[in-house]
Amino acid sequence: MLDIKLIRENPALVRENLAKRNNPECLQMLDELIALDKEWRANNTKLNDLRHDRKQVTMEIAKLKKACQNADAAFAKAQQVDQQVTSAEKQVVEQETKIKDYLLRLPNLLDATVPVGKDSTENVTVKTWGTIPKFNFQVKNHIDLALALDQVDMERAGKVSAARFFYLKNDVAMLDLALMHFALEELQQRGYTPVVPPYMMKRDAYEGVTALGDFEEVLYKIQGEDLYMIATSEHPLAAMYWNEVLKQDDMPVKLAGISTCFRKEAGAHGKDTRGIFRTHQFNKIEQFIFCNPEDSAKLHEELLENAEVLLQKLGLPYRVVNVCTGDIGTVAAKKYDIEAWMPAQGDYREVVSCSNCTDYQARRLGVRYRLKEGAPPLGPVHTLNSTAIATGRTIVALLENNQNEDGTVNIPEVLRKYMGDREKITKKR
RNA sequence: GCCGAGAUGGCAGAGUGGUUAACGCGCGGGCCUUGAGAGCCCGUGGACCUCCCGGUCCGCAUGGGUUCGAAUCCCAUUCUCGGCGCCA
Repeated sequence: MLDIKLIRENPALVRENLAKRNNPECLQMLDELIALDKEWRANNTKLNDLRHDRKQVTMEIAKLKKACQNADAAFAKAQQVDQQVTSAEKQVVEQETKIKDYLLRLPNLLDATVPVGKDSTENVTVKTWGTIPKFNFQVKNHIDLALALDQVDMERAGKVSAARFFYLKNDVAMLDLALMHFALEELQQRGYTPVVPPYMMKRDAYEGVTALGDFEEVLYKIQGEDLYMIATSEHPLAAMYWNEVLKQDDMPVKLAGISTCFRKEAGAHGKDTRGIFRTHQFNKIEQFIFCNPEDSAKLHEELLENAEVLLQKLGLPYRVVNVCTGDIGTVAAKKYDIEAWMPAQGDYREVVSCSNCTDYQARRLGVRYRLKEGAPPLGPVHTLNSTAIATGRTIVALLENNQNEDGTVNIPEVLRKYMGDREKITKKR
């Protein structure tokens, strides 16, 4: 969330930034928030005065009782003041709830380098890597390849679970874990701490890390419990230091999250329905960083570079796009997507999302930093997150880019050591 | 799952119904010193009001309740630590 003090002191700056999103609702929320905050401050001051009155009366009663004098008049007055306090409290609490709601809904301020645009078609390509493979035969899509090689069973997954679930089998099941292992080893070498986080989180913690709409659109809720299945390990990693104060010397905290991800895909009817490109469940290694505010821009580039290196070692052609103001979402101040080349679709598709959330997540979560032990907190830290490798989509790209005319698929060099040193995915005899 | 104990500031730890969260450690500032340290003094949770001086309120795991008044009494929940049971 944004700093309410910034909104009070410099509403023009906030308004100007929010205007770039081309979303009139935002500006209206801002106006309502500013008016409500002003009202709340006045009411809060009044409430404090009333509470002060009550305290005076209470103390008088104590004095009278000590002196063994009659306190009936004071009791009556106390009761009356108490009523006023109660009704004032109710109003203040209502306003506070509304203010919090506005603050949770208002999106982050955008970085100056985010391109202005209306939707994903206006994202700006900042880099292209690799050469698009040429095939002198009819290319197959990933799902036809996988089915023919007996690597995946979608029908039974539909029977047992639902659409958008899958069974991975044989080499592709191994490939899934190989990718995880590969990404993890690379990140560990670069100083990231591997973490297996909880796969479920309570609502309060979840409100700190994500947009409110996600509760309906993406998150699975556990029936009868205050628990949500994680949509990415970014979420439990971000919430790890919830309401804690980090030492400046301990930052940046660099984590490599290891988890399965669960997503409802509620708004995606009809999109990518075949295959394993868009599913309710997939595995992912995630990069996450807590850092000093002045370091986040530099570390954002580091996260991008890490993700790029992984794709380069896998030999997958890709491009990097700077996600524009109309497509960037609530939490990030700046976001790169990496899109890998998908031969069957003849297009680049998203496989990595790399965000600088600045202080927006950290303020919601109360993750602050101090110079050293015992010193007062200086303010919220900055948080960043990026996919390292999401296995589902990476498998799609690998199958399609590395396919042979006979329907077999070459295994990238860097993954072979995790797959019995084999070079090809073939049908098991 | 059952029984018991517990949760207080950055940390440690008092406080068991009557305005002020003790003492310490850490941290910040000042005095002293060539410098550092020691020593001494002041400060050190959050919100709001204020022209500054300053003022008011909130805060003892969370949410309710009792009371004129709750860190303190009652109820529920969460988590931690013991003990028992169950379990991959």
